[in-house]
Amino acid sequence: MALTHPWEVGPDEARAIQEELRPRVEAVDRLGAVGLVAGVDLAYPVPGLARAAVAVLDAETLELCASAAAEYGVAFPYVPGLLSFRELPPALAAFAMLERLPDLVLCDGHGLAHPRRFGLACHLGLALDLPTIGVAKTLLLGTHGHVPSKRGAWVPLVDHDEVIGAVVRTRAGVRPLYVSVGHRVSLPTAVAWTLRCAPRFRLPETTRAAHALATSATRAAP
DNA sequence: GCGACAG
DNA sequence: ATCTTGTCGC
Repeated sequence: MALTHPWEVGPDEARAIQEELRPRVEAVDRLGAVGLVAGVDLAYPVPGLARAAVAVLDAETLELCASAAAEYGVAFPYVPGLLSFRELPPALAAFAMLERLPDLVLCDGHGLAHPRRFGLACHLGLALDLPTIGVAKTLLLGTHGHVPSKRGAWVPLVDHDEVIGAVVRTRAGVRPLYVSVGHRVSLPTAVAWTLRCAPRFRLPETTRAAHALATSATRAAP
């Protein structure tokens, strides 16, 4: 129930649901061969409306294989720490339109690098029962040392002596990315896939493709 | 009490 | 996220 219908709840209940689902997150590798990697992103064309897009790419070539988009009325405000309750409904609607699910999903936001260790990537991973990785552009929680400016370099993201993620340099001389476990992947694997999906730009191709789809005025592809 | 705070 | 112009750099 709480897994597939995270909406229509208030902030307090939302936090309770996170505490309840948190134990189900698997921070170890439990993924098969990854042939398809997907990216999810949301856009808000007009206040009150959300458009979610999923871009499925060939894990080898990073070419777009399939995509889906869905519009959904915003039913939850943006509250730091409760992002999944706002973005999961639209995202799940988009995933439901895919003919075939991907083998791995890179999310726009954190996974375990969250105050209650249950960010958007964890919630989506549990809801779809798919391996997911949290790839955020800015920090929500934790501290870290300097990240060498060379592409591929990374340092652990720590919160209260606990490693909750990694700060990864996907491109030399550019702000790093905050990577954390979503579900069914280990941190090293999460970092490896993030780098593999971002061979040229700061953001992974999966995220870039999903962002382009969510932003475009076009509806579901024919 | 005063900031900080994914998208 | 979204609203916004020019500007520096590959």
